[in-house]
Amino acid sequence: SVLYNTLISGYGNMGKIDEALELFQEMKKNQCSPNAVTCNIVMHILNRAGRYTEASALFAEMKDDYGFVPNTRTYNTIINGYLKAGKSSEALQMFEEMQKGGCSRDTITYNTMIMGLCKAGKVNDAYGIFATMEHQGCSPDVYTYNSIFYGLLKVHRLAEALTLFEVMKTKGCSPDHITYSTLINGFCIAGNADQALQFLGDLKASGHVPDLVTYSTLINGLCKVGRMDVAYKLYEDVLEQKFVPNLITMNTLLNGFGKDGQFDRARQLFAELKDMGISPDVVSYNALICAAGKVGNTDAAFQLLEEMQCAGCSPDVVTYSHLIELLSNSDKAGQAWDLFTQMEKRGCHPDLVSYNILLAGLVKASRLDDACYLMEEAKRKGLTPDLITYSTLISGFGTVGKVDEAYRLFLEMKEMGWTPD
RNA sequence: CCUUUGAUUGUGCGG
Repeated sequence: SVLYNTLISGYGNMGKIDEALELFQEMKKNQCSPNAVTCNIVMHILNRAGRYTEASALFAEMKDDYGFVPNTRTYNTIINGYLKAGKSSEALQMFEEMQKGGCSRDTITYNTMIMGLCKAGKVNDAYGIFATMEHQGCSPDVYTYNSIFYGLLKVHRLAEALTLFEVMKTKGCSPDHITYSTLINGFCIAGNADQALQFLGDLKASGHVPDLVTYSTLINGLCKVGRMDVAYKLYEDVLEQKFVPNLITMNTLLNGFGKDGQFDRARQLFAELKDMGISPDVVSYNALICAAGKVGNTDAAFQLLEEMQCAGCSPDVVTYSHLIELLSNSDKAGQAWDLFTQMEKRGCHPDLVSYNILLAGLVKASRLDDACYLMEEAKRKGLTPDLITYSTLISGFGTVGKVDEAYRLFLEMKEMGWTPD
């Protein structure tokens, strides 16, 4: 069993899900039966593949059919799956259930809950759990603090993060390079790049070594606030040191130049990354298409669409969104709609964001009735219009003086449970 | 033999 478990786990770590699951099936047929650890491993693999439903089915199976008693790790794994699937209430239910069933929680259980809630934007709930863990005999560790930082900074609660950072150090928990990356990213997304740069200094001063993720994070933050010169200097630092930039580093910088209106510079980086032996992915192409759009170069954008397909890289919903927006911005709403229809035919299903983009294009072209029709179509497809959908339409009707229509939509929006911002 | 944390691409209005 141990041998099988090791193999299954190994395949899982290599991303070879099917092989791992096949071994699991083989194991069931052989005289060597799966044990509780096997189930934990397989559940974990299913979670990593985003197959949460199958993971929870296995959880039920292991209890009901195999008669295994779930242990702390089992619960930690299943709780993580529920959280990743966006099912916080089910996760919380398991969190309660394990306690009642006599299975003790550990720091990882708390960390898993805290991180999951933070990712879902529920920092306050996460904080509540954080506040109780100590009394339950589980001391917060660096994972706990890093997760709370992530959650607080995601919603721009900078001051609280800084306070907690001091508390963490006072309590003798040393920040690690992930703590610093989290802080750097958080301050960057809140627009405070100087504080972020300060953290890079602190990190080095405290004897840690920034890694490629730290640098990429900071480069991204500097790009986002338009400080391309500093971002590029940092990239040069990366090169000067022993680091080899990866695809994410290059995409980050490429996107930064593109957003800054430097299409040629973006192209140059695209060439550089290929020279480095890195294969551009859909993110690289999308960023470059966006850059072409930014400077109004529609031809280049569509050439890139061709180019990526020739290179074996399939356009995705983001690719089409960029192109649709680009067409809308050049007063070609009709062509934008055609492309929208085509993307569907090419097997790329529009999501709410792509609907919102085309809708904005129609509104811009004063085609308000068509825009309303499009919203209805989105509903028919099972998509729920959001605050942006409604705001787009409302402002469109407002602009042309159709206040009554705007008001009708405003009421509908509230009926749908949206709170006007 | 198994579980938890950090970086890259798309959407509205106003400022």
